[in-house]
Amino acid sequence: MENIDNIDLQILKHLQENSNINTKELASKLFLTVTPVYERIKRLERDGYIMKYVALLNKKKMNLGMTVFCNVRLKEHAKNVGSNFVKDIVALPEIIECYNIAGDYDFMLKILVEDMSSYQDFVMNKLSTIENIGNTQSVFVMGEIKHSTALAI
Amino acid sequence: MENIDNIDLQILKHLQENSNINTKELASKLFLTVTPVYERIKRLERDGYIMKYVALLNKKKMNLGMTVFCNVRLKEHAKNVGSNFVKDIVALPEIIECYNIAGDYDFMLKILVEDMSSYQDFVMNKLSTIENIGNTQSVFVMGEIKHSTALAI
DNA sequence: CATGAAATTTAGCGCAG
DNA sequence: CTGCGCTAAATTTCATG
Repeated sequence: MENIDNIDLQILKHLQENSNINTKELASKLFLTVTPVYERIKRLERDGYIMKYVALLNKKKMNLGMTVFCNVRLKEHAKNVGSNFVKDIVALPEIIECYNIAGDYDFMLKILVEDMSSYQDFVMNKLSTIENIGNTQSVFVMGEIKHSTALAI
Repeated sequence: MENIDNIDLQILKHLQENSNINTKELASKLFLTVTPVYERIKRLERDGYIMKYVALLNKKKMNLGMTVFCNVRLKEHAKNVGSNFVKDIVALPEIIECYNIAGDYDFMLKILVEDMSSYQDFVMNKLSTIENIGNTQSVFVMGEIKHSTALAI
C-alpha cells in the first residue's frame, strides 16, 4: 500500500469488477497507453496485491440456491482439537467460508446447499460426524441483498 | 443445470479457480481441442452460468485486514422502511455483503475495515446514521480459516 | 475439429521529467 | 532512473469450412 499510487488503485478497481477487460481498453479509460498499464498489472500481481483471477458462477443455476450460516461451539479448546476441526472443515466443499470468531460461538461457517433437505443431510451426515463439535446454531438466509467480491478501495 | 454436461462442469471448476487459464491449456487438460472448449465457455457465459470474471485482491495489503459480521435488528418492519434500509446499506462500500436472515436479527452484514478504530468510526458515523436500526451486535473475526469464491460442483 | 485472419499480449528500446 | 510511448514478435481469440 506504500508503493501503490492512484493509477494502481484505478486499475485494481476495474479488475475487481471485470478482470476480462483488455489492457488496451483499460489504458484508454486511464488516458494511458498499454505499456504502463500492462507493467503495472504485472507488478500488482507479482507484489501480491492481486491474488487470483476467477469466474463467479450463478448459485441458483448450479442448484446451490440456499445459503446458511452455521455457528459452531467446540466441546474442548485444546490446540490440537481445534486444528483437527479446521482440517475437517476445509475438506467439506459445501462450506464456502469458515471464520474463527469472538463471542458466544467459536466458528462461523457459510454453507451453500440446494435446499432444506440437502442442508439436513449435510448437518446429519457430514457436519455432525466431525469430532468435538459442542453445539451449533443455524441462521438461514432468506435473501441476499448485496454480495460483492470487490474491496472498497 | 439441465443442459450442462460433465465437460461443462470441468470447465467451470477450472475457471472458478483460475479464469486466466487460456483456452489452449484448458483444452489440453480436458483432452479436447480449443474450438469445443471455446464454444462451451461462450455458451456458459451466454446462458448465465458464468456471471462475471473478477480479480481477487489481498485484503491485508489493501489495509482492510479486519472483518466484522454485524447483526442488525430493525425498529419497524413496514415494507418501505425495510427497502429504505436496504438502499442505505448498498451505498456503504465497507459493507461487502448483506443478507436478510431468519432468527433473532433481521440482517447480517459483513464489513471490511482497516482496524478497530476504523470500525468504531464506521459504526458511529455511518451505520448509526441509517434510520430505523433498532440494535446491532458485532461479531469480530479473529481468523479466516477458509474463504472460497468457488462453488462445490 | 482444423485452419487462418484479426486482435491482444508481451517484450525490447528510446525518450522525457 | 523511473515511468511512458512506440514498435514488433509471439500468442490467443474467434469465425469459417
